[in-house]
Amino acid sequence: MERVNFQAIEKKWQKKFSKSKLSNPNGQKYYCLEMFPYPSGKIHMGHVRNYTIGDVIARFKYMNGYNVLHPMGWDSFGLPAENAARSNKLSPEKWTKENIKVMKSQLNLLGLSIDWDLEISTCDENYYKHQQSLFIDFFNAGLVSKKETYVNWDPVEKTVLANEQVINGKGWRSNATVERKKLSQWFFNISKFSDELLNDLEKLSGWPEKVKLMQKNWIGKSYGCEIIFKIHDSDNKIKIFTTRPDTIFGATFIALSIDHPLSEKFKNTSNFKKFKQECSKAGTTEEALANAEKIGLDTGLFVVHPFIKDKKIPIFFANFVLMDYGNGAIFGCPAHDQRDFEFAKKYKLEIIKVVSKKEETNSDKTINLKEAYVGPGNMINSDFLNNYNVDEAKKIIINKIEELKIGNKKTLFRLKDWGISRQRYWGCPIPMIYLENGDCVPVSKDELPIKLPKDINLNTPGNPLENHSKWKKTIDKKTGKPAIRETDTLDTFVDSSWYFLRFCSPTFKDGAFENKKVNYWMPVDQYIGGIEHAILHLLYSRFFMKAIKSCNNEINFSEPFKNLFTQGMVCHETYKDNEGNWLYPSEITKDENKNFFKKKDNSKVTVGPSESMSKSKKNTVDPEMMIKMYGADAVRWFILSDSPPEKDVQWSDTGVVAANKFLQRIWNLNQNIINLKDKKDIDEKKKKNFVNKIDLYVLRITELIDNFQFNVAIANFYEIYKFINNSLDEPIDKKEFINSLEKIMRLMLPFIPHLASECLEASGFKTLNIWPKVEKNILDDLEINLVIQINGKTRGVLKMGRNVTENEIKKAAFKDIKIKKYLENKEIIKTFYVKNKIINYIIK
RNA sequence: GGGCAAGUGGAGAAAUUGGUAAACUCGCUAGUCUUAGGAACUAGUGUCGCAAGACUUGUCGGUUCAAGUCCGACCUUGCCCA
Repeated sequence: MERVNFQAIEKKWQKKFSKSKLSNPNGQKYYCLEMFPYPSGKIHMGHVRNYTIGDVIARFKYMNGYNVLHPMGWDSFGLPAENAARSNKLSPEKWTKENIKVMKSQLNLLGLSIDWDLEISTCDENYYKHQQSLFIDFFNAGLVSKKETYVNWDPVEKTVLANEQVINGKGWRSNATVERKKLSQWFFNISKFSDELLNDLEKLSGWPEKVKLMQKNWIGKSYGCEIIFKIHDSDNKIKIFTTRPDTIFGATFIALSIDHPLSEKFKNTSNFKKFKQECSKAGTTEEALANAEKIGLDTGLFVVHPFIKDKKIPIFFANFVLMDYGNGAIFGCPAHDQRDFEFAKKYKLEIIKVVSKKEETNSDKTINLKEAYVGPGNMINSDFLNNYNVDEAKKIIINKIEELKIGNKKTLFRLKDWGISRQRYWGCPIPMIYLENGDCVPVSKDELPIKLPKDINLNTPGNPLENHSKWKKTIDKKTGKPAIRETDTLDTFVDSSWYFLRFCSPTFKDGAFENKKVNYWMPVDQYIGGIEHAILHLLYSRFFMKAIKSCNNEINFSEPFKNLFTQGMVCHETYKDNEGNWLYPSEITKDENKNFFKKKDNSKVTVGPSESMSKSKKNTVDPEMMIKMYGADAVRWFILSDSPPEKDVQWSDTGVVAANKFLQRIWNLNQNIINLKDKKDIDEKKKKNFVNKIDLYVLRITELIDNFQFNVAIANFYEIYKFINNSLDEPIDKKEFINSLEKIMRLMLPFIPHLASECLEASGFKTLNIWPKVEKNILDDLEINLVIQINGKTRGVLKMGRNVTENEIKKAAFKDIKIKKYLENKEIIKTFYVKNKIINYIIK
């Protein structure tokens, strides 16, 4: 049998794919979108998986008559370009553009059905021009503000670091100790939409529950109230926030953030300085604080308890209270909050139990607590709250607090405003200018885009735009007076928060998008990407949609992604040589005893666990290499075949070899059928059974693709292959084999577009992109396997027609030698019959 | 600490959603063909057992004619949040 030249077939069909679009003008619209890549250099297996899944869906929908939009672009601003520019002496722009060129050609090797006419790149001024315009719209709508905030400041690089660039409290490049510095930064007021972002999650029935839950937790709505405490012997007051006002009678201390305004009084004392330093040691992230030991500093001051006469409560600074949650102040109720409990133990503070478990006896109530009790129960030791349950007590106390005007009911969100300022070069310039009078205003829209300068020096510390000699100096168009440009650029998450809109009209000049086009194509019918974007990217995009809608009343939808699919990662074993260096899979060989060796010097290699492919561990496999060796169809086939797409998949070389072999067999089958001789004695019954079985597979695979069960679909293709191959000698006419082959190749086309197209063409089919149609009532003709159980144990399987009666089954059962022996001379007490599935006889 | 997933052969997995557990692929074993095999094909492959058969989906219990699937408790792993 001739061997298939996959490379030649793929080249031929890729040429055709590049000219065709998935457009069915009369069909229902279907917007299929995969998360666009950052152009880091070469595509990796994660991309292959992501874009193959998307391609299967896009082609599948197209073949089913949908009018499909399937675009691709580049998330091309970002820090790696600046880093590469430094080490390679290549401008970020040039580096990025070259990477895009390489990656685009690699994506084309996969045979994707992408409409490249829609290609966009976020670093393109024709893209970021509109982003600046959106920024100005948001600014004018009051959705942008400038606020002082703490940032990670690298004193050597003179730049702000992202959280992930701070490693063990040090700058990732400079290794200098990172400082907390207060800087004025731009923010999108995403928190204005907190409620909407939370409530609209309910509309997203096509999203994984997991992702919705993560967003819900991230938004973190909590109900509680603010309470104002008067400081003893002073006119000053402290406003705290709590979600447990019911436990107010158990309050035994007040804890303040070190950044609380009250710290002003103490900031020059040595105690406070020492304490502050100690706090910063542990880090500033919420997680670090949670794991760190709870420490505090007694201020010597007291507040007056609002409900207990003459009761004074000490005030502490504490490391576990954050300034940006609530008001940077809480009251501590050690008996009913674990953190407060640990704190109270450490500083020997009073612990008063105010909630009692329902089943507790009176004596239980006085026993010393070993840990905080946070569950439900009834109030004790709480004056007018006594005997109410926690929920009732909350309502009563909040009313009381409001009545006494010492506080308010309050809903708090964990979600904070989105800091979008970055002191970097390779990002979208923020279109704001500072006037001589101190005002900060947007540039006029006709000046857009505010372009990045090309002559920059990336090798001096600090923000390259700030350091640029001329760029920031400009003239305010309205007054004609000199002004200074904002030198911050936008967080690259902004770039990816609206690109899906731009794809609907990528060359539109008069705005970010054409309303009509966007209203037609949006929302995205299927969005596909990694789970790592479950929170930020998806939340920001949802915010953008709501913000845009609030500035543009012609938009008729408010959620960008109707259905979301999050695919798992691609994993591979890790390898280390005997010096502990990571090795690429391509650097090692295996002997017949499964020992691994370094190719270079035959030294032994240690095999580590399979982990998500990453450059740092070198457990990567180059997709382009794999495509060259086994063909794009085999790579696509394998990456979908081994695991459900939402779970991690292990890359395996033997797996892709198997895929390659199978595709070769598919080709052989195709040739064998074409060369089949006409048969004379046709068995109509066998023929019908054959056709029905193929049709059943058509139904099954259609459903599997709809449910994203690609791995199961592929297992079915292996079965089909076996079934057809074993039927070739049966008395069934050639025509039926050709028909079945046509159906199967069409089913396979979304997975292996090159080979399936080639096979279809070789069998004489001109129109390729039509999904096979099957009458659903074929099921009625199909024989079924009826399971016979006796006392719940399976004793046999009978092949029977559909919808047989209990009596018919019984007759058949008594004829079956294996089953008969269990039933003979026994009394059947009861029968459970599930039509077309199973019958269970209970015997005595 | 809280929340959410998941746990099935040597490996990846499947199970029509409560109805034959282990489809399909890898690996392994044996065989055929071949100068050769990282080729092709055939057969076998959960455990115990010669067999009949019995047992088997992290552990223990429960519901049911029937449980991988539902309920309860526990153990382990992963993710998110603290």
